[in-house]
Amino acid sequence: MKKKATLADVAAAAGVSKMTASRALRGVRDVSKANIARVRQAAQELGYVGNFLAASLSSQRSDLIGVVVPNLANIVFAQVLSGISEGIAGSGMQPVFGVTDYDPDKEYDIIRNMLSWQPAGLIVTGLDLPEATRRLLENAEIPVVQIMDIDGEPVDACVGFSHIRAGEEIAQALIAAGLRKFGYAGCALTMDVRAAKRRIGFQRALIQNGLDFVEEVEAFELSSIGAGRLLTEQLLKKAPDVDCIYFSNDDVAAGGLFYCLEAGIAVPGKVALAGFNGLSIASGFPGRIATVRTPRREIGRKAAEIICSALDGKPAGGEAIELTPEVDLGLIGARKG
Amino acid sequence: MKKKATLADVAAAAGVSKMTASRALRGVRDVSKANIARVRQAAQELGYVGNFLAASLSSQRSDLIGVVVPNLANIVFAQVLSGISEGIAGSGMQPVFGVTDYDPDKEYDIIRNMLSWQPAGLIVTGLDLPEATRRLLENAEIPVVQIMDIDGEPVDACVGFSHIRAGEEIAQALIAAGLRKFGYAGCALTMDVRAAKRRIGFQRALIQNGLDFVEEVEAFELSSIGAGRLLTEQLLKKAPDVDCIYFSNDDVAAGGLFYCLEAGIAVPGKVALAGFNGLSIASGFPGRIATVRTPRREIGRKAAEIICSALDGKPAGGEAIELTPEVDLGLIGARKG
DNA sequence: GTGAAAGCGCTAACAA
DNA sequence: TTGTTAGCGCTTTCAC
Repeated sequence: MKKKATLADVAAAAGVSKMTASRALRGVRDVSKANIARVRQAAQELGYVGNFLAASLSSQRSDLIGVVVPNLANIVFAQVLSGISEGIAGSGMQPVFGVTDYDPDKEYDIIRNMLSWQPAGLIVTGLDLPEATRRLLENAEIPVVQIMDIDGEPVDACVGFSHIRAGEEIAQALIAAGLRKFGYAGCALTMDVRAAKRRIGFQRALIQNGLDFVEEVEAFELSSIGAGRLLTEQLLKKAPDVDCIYFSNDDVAAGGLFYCLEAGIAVPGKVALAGFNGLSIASGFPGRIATVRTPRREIGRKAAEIICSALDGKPAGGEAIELTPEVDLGLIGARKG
Repeated sequence: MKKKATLADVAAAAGVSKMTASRALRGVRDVSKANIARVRQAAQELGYVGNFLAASLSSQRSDLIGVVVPNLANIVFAQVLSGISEGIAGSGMQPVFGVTDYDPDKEYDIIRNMLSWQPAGLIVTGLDLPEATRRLLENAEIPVVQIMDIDGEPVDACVGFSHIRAGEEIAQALIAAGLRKFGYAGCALTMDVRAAKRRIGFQRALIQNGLDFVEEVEAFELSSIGAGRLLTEQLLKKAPDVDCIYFSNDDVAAGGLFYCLEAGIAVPGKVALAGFNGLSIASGFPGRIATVRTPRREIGRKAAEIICSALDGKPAGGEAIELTPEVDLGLIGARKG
């Protein structure tokens, strides 16, 4: 096995033209059964693999779908990716991932890079893109789906939910449950625009009810359980009388729960904890953390479907799909009862 | 902005030939400052993005590195990916991920698909590949690094550690700490070959010490905290007198810990728990779970580096890099003390 | 049902 | 330093 076999080699071995070989391999109709068999056989024997570079260049389209996410350490995005896998299943598309680490410059580079592979479509996390990045997408002339958020103007289509409203809704539910002294603990709010939106929505609901955060603490690192532990310790030191802590997400909230459990602070008896995302980590302690459950898989699936159907000629344009997350107070409902 | 601008358009706009434009854009030396500026300017104005398909086809090489992992829900692989990102930083390579869901057929398809993009190299999880997949890699004529495992024969290079030994070592440490009645709780052992290897190593050490598992339980779903909870409950019902449970990994062990905490079972006082991977989720309860800490980031980084240096002419062939994981008994050491 | 010619957009190699 | 000539391996188009 010296030089890699090309289509020409396969064709020669099968005794047909390149075109017939190409058609046979791609399963295009109008090829005789006999030739299909012959070509398949030859390809098999030569260990022919094909060259998508050449195929895509020639046909002016690729089967790649570019997916840009901020972070993979957060399982949420891993789940979105799962959803995308589901959504493109059977379509013959192949996802290509890029991770931005919440860095706008990196994001720009990654998107640019992806575009140069001529993907069939792009799925990008978030609505708040820098001007240059946005222009890049606008000029790309391929379906672009922005996911996770709908509080803003999408370039093309978007699938997600309102983070502002998610914050408001859980705040209202917590207030209705009788909680009054709220603390906030968050990670990397300048980077994580959506977490910041939730905080704003939450605070807005507080203010509407004549309340506000009693105390806020923030870490500048990315979300983690460890950070949640520390933030909670800090917050409770500064404001021991809070009866509820709102965290930027469930990872951080889980850290808070772990801290409280070990410090012997009853949750939600003494202090209620609320996060965002309905993660499995929180499900390790069913009901202990109030959360907003988000349809991550479904977002991925829908986004993939939009792209696939846009490729089937349907004009994806402007579609904005709002999915509704679900507030789950867990044990807090029973707390005052 | 109608048709996407090509190199020819940029060249025309800058008043130079395609080649000069190409060189200027790629930063190849031997282009006059004036022309570089002119070309850059023209590219900018036209919103030129380039076409890697054409570039790679023409130059017969791409900057893609294919990465095949079984699963993204498990943070371990997300961390490996981080390491890979680190390892290729500055090399201009771009990773492309594929997720197999532990399905060998899917794995074959993904690898085949990746090869047809003519990647510069491939990073594949695991050593135990089906014959056909193995042949595919052998014939690919690009550097292939298999990661996470070294108990077996790599196609080309490999970076990882011995799972059998990891199982043995933690078993020995636990025995030395005075534990005697071992239970086993695992998920998806037929799919997760490496977890199965750890179990074998663990059991081997038990037998060498005249012991064996008192009881074993298995779930056929993928690892999760929820599964760990259930398995632990089952196991402790069947064999209430075990003094140590070995789990297939830290996710499952964390579920076990959560179960015990809520059931009021002292950990590690009444029952010791041991897992694998040193995950941050376990770090929510420092020391509660004995674990084997593995250098996941480093595996990713090393793998990426091997590929990069192989591309610089160094023959990667046959390299097998063994990294050593580290047994951490956590609080168990103090338990009997 | 099959094949020949003409590129896709770019770069390697050589010439000027 | 710059430009010209040939492809890279495949698919599209159109003729047979």
